[in-house]
Amino acid sequence: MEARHLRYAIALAEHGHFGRAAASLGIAQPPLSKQIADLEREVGARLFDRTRQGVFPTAAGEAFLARARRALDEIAAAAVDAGRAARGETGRLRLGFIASALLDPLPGVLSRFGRERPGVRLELHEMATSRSGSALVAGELDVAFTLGPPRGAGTERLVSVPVGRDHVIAVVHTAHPYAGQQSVSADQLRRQPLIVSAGEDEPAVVAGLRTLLGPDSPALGGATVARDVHTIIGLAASGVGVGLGPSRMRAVPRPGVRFCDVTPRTPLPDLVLSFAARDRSPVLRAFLDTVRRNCPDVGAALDDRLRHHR
Amino acid sequence: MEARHLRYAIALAEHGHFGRAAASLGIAQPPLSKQIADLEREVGARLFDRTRQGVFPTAAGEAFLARARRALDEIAAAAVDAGRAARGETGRLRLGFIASALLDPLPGVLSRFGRERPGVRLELHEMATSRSGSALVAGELDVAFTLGPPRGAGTERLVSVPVGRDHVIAVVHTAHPYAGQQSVSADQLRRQPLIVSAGEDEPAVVAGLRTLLGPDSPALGGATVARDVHTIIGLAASGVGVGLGPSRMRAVPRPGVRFCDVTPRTPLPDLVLSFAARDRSPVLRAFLDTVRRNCPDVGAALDDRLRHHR
DNA sequence: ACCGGCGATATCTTCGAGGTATCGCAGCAG
DNA sequence: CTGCTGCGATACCTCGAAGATATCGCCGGT
Repeated sequence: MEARHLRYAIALAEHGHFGRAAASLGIAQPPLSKQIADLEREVGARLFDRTRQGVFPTAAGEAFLARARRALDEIAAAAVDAGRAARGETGRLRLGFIASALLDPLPGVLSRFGRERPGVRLELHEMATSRSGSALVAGELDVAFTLGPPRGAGTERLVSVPVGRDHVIAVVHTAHPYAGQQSVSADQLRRQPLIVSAGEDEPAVVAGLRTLLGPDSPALGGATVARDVHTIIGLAASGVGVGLGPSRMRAVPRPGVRFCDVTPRTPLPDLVLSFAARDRSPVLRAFLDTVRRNCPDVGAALDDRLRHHR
Repeated sequence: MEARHLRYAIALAEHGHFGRAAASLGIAQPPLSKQIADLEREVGARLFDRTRQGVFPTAAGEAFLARARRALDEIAAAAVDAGRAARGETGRLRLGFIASALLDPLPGVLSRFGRERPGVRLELHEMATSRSGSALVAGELDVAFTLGPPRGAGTERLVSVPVGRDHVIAVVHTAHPYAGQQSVSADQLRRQPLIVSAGEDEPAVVAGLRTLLGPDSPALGGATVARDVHTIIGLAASGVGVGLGPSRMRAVPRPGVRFCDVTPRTPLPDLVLSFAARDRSPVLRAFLDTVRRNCPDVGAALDDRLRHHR
């Protein structure tokens, strides 16, 4: 049985007349008669009563037509849904990210993307860079914000684009002596109790601080360790010491604290956007586009990587 | 787009391999490639990713396949439903009947039919014979139990079969002097307060009583009038008088009353089963069959009428 | 009894589904 | 680096069935 048979049966039921139904279908009357006859033979039941007053569905015909209409609706919807999915209007985007990405690029990117693609279901997974990398390779994620490009098996199939430069900054209580300063020096930091991150950013931030304060600095060894940047800022606000973290901390202004540059400027690994190079999914493309428009300096780099990977 | 395209896409998604999917469909690989390509062109979206590891649906493909599966399910269900309806296993039967039919043939017929055809929805409409007749002609009913064959415009297109003979009987309170009698005479009736029907059976019953008691009998003129037979029996049970009604009253035995024949035996119009002569609906056929098996003496008459009307 | 409208049937045409042969391409072993 | 291999795409042909044209048979109305 083909969709044609359903369309013909429905047209015949609507017109109640073989000739007019055939005309509405753009075919001649005899082929319609034959198709209906074939259909009735295949179903094994008479579907229409041919009377002088017109052609009317039998009880079996009514039952058949109800299902046929739904079938054709499903077929039409299949094409529409596929088109929407292909245009990236519907679908799913599984996004991995390190906690600190929640500070700066994510709020803007996600609200914008949610507004532009209301039909896309977002799945957000906070995870470490290495897990994002393997999840991308395994096809369990579509994109990820990571700290530096992910390393490990299969990551050569990923495209990674720096989204923003990052460096160490300090956060202090408003009443702290450094609060008025534009920047804080390494010497000043060595004389203070410090608060550093033990979260995802830890290895990178700690490595940066090590170069800043000198290896085996006692100030670093005795530092308070916090799980994430919000805790660092909270502890600094309560006067426990000087918080040190990524410059993206500035994105969460909070009464009671001041942010200061640290001299010498100590770079941290870039925040990076990663995705599978082969992934041509329109939802991903739309997301990349949103990121591009939200993070001005990303555009060129992204285009370059995309061109490079065919 | 044809059902074929849906079947092919689903097979391809299941096998993840053009060659094997084609084999499972009983066709060669190139036609499958072409059909899928045609489908993708018509939908306007790539539905499958061809990789070295296999063929996988894209996001658009997943959306399409979900609908396609439902569409094919509907098509299969259409054939099944039509078959069921054609065999009379499902459907609807609109049955008109006069109130007194509820006494005798209906309880047995309906319970048997409901057991044999659980999928058929019964619509029961109590109505006068004349309304049943016009409703049958207008196609608003499928069958009806009427008092005598329906008369009026279009009723020549109906088939009417007598289902049972009927005559006047009397119903009296257990303590009534007539209660012990086998039968009651017209003379005896003229000396008693009577209870007669004003419902559907009225003209026929009243006409019967008129011939029984004589025209303009004061006993008839002064009779208590009840809307239906249950009321007649109830009033007789409470000693108001002697109830007169169709012999089918016997089918509702009730403590406190006795039924007596009336002499001379006074016939009433037959209870008749009517339906449209052209109606070939399997549900109707099944119903007629049930009636035939429930009312032994109907069989021959029914077969005769059916033969007569082609 | 004749006529007209409608669905079914008969016969032919044509388009496209499906078959066969072959190509192009990417991964892989040597 | 280079054949080798497996797979999907392409090219071309075949044939069956959808559709067109012509005609028939049937019933209902004048």
